Formats: sequence, C-alpha cells, structure tokens
Amino acid sequence: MPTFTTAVKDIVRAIPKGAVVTYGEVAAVAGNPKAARAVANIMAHNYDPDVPCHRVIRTDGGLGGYSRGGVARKCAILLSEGASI
DNA sequence: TAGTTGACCGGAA
DNA sequence: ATTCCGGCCAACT
Repeated sequence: MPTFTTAVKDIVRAIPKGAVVTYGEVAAVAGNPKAARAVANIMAHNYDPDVPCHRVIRTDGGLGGYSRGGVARKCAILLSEGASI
C-alpha cells in the first residue's frame, strides 16, 4: 500500500503525452479528492525526472508553477506536446 | 508535539 | 465577470 506521495508520483508519471490533469484530479485518483494542496506541496518540493509535473495544472486553466525552469518553460512544454491552456 | 506553509479548490460578495 | 474567504492535506521547522 503506497503512501499518498508515492501514489501521486505514480499517477503523474502515468499521464500520457499531450494530456493535462488538474491537481484535484490527481488528488482524487490518489485517494483524497480534497488533497489538491498536498499534491502541489509534493510537486513543489519533490520533483522526479520520471514524474512529468508539467502536465499537472490548476482547474482554472492556470499552469500553477514549475520547479524546473519556471511557468514559461512549462507552458512551452505543454504547447510542444499539443496540450491546450 | 504543535504550528506554519504552499505549484489548490469551491463557494460567496 | 473578478475578488475575497474558508477549508482540506502532506511536508517542513
């Protein structure tokens, strides 16, 4: 039984190229629909090269943030993969 | 152990 | 439509 953090990382890693998911969706799949803040905290402090955190965005359509080059880099990656903002 | 923080979300003004 | 407020969760100090 993986912890919430492990579950979140595994889920984000499973996001296909060109797809974008909200923090709330990731939290819901991980087991806590209201743990969007926890997901954000995990992403912000625990980035893994296997976990494409840039595919996780806010429900408002905002990019949220990116600890690997800034929001501009995140937007560029999403556009490069064919995702919409 | 308890308090504070943060890449959030939903509802109300 | 935009802006403000409260509430939820995990990690850090």
